Amino acid sequence: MSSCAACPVRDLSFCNALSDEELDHLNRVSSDVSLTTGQSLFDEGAPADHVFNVTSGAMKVYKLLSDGRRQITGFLFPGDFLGLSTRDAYAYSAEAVCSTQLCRFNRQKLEHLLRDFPKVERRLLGIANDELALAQEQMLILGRKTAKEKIASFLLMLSRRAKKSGSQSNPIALPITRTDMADFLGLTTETVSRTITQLKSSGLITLLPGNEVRLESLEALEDMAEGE
Amino acid sequence: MSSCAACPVRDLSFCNALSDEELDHLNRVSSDVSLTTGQSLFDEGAPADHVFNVTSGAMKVYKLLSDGRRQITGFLFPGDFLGLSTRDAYAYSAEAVCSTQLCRFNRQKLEHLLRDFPKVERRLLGIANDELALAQEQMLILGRKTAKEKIASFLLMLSRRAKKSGSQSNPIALPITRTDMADFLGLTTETVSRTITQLKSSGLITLLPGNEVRLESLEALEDMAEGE
DNA sequence: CGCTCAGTTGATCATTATCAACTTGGGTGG
DNA sequence: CCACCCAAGTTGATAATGATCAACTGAGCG
Repeated sequence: MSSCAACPVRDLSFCNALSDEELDHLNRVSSDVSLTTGQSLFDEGAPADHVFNVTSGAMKVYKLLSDGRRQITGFLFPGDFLGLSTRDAYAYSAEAVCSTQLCRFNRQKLEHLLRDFPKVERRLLGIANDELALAQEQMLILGRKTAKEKIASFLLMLSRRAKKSGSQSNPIALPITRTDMADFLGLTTETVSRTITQLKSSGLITLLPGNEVRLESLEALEDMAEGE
Repeated sequence: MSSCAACPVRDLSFCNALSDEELDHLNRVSSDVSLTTGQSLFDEGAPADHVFNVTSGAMKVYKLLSDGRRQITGFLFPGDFLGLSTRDAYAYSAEAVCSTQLCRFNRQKLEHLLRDFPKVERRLLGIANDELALAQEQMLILGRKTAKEKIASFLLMLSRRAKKSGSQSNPIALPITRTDMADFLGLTTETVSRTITQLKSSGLITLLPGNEVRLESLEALEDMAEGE
């Protein structure tokens, strides 16, 4: 039986708006979910019965066109909330990037609980606003940046994110395939691969064993990401 | 002196969560703003002292790269809220697309008021979620659709939006320049112009005097927008 | 009346996609 | 334990979509 009070991401997540006692109420409507790499959590259009919180691992959320073209709209890491922007049906599909644990809430029950805890609602509004800001940044990347700028922006984003959640932010973990990076950045796997090779040869990054990347010059990468 | 109770967009906006009496409190912290075409409301990075609600006209919000490349992240129409996704500083610039009226709220005061009106907070959360869903749709458009699909999606979006706010949804008003469309869709003005010409010659749309566009077949446009 | 800006159209270019072959590495079964 | 297998990644050659550069049109406005 899981305990919210002992949750490893409690400090990162929306639940940190609650006291220990209040957390008990939340605990009663939550359960755990475990996913293996590539396993689907839900599909776009399915009835949105639950919302989730990532506790370990990583998720990707994406939208598909009928011919198979895919746009990954976000990656979610420990502490991230999954299920905002959802009314009756999920607006996107969600899938595990690697072995991932989530905690699951019944949507109805959680919404009912929210009425007693306006603090949590305020926190969710803040989270939604942060996600909106991220989405706008991503639109700038997708609509106006070159392949090089996109990759640089992406690596920096991962680094900042890692720092925010207390992981090491310089040699960063890159559990994401070229295909997923491509579908996130509006490129093809080949272009991603070539661009990373370029960054490597120009000395801006180094690929380390175990899917890690060392950013050799944050400053140079930031300039590149902003097109300077 | 403006009156929230007589506001033309009251039904469309976040304020509709309030009773007449509660609306008085809101009234006291609001004032009116009038902008002419092209006039700037605020710039990215400026201290975010106010939030706004569009009452008539249309706004665009955008982000810039240092070399002048621009990504418009959204157009705002009567009833739309402006200032979500903002913490201390505005995350984007905002400018009037045509002659536009807004009502303005002091951020601090509004946030203070929110504590007394959790209904409004819930409403804002809903609005933020809707915006997130729109943003995700836009990412799909920017990252994975062709020029033709982008233009078709955009015209349909305008039509749906007009319907939602009670305007006529078929010959749609298009107060937006080719340049702005291009910066919204990640294209150039030339490509927008050529693509619209193509849609026109294939009989899917007709340009009418007064910047109106008639969508000749919603179904065909929808198929095109989804890449079918 | 002419000026300016938005829009259109044409010619050419370049970035990135596409198609294809090959390499690498991790996991599994013989 | 080794060898094989498959998926992910890399690299190369060519193609295509949309960008760029340029000239021209037309409408609104001083």
